[in-house]
Amino acid sequence: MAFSSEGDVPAETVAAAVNDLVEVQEGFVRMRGWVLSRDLQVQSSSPSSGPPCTELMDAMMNKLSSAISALGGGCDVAMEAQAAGRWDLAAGTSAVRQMGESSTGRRRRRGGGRGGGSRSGRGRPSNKRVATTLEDGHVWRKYGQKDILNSSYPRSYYRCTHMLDQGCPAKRQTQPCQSDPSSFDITYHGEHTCRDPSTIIPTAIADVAGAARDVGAAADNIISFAAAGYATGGVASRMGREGTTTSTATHQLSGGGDDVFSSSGEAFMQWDELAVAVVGSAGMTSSTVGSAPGENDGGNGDTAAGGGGGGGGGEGSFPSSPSAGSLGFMVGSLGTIGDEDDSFFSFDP
DNA sequence: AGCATTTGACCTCA
DNA sequence: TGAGGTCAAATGCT
Repeated sequence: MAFSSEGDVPAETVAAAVNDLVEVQEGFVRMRGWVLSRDLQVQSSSPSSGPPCTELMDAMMNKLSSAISALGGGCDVAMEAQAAGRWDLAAGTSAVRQMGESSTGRRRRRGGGRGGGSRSGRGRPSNKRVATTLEDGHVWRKYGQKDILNSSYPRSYYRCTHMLDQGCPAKRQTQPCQSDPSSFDITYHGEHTCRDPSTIIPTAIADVAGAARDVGAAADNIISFAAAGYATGGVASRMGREGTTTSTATHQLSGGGDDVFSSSGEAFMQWDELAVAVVGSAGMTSSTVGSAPGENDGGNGDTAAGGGGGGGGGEGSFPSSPSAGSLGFMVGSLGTIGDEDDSFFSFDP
């Protein structure tokens, strides 16, 4: 990440970097809590394996803090992220306070044709951010795309897949950053209300959630775990549908733990690998994940899932795969905090 | 056949 | 009046 003091790096790029760093930092806080709660300290703090992993993590967090401070924040979005230390994580809680209520209450007159529009969120505060990936743990369905004036890239419009079955009002707009098309300006409107209480929360996930909750108590930079509850709901929903068992997720989570928390100093890599492994085995077919541009968005990368003009099955961000859902939550626990936020760790290629 | 995406039309608000 | 947001028919993939 090369950034100079001359300011020759696009503000948005810096913003994205800061954003990522903040997320990584938050992820570390959570990891630390998880480690503590699971007694992983014991494993990694043996005399021969170096300092306790929590110490390593503390040191790493300090480095991150320094880096974030050095960057001083890029654009407004990044600044907001840094200041808030969280994104709209808690569904239905204060974390989403900024979101504008999508004004979908209208029933525009039928008749003559399609469309028309109430401008949900227009003029109202919305939750905006810059992310390198469109994946945010939620399943979105694209319902429109529009070329925006003075913008090189089209804006894509998404609504929560559960809008119809659960009346979830969440919506989001994505648009490649002008200066850095690989990053996206994502604006959320409305909060997720979708969930499926009928499913069971994987124990491992619950554990992680609990751990993170503990961390949250110690670090006010952490998101409320109401989000976890929400995310779990989503996961549950998918799991219920696909009949996936929680064993896979649980197993992988614990299996990867050793590597992840080793003091080898390759934690990041390991985390990445773990995530990838989980994703892979989870059968994730996401489209948003990875933010691979593609489709006609002109590099928008939005959803690509189903593929092309149709896509049977494919979904916006996450497939309706149970495991994927689990993954979504796991990543959420380890790196993502449900709701509209993005993962702490982006798994972009 | 079912479903998600595409895309042009239509509507609302500033 | 036009930019932005949404609808829904058309399209195409699984």
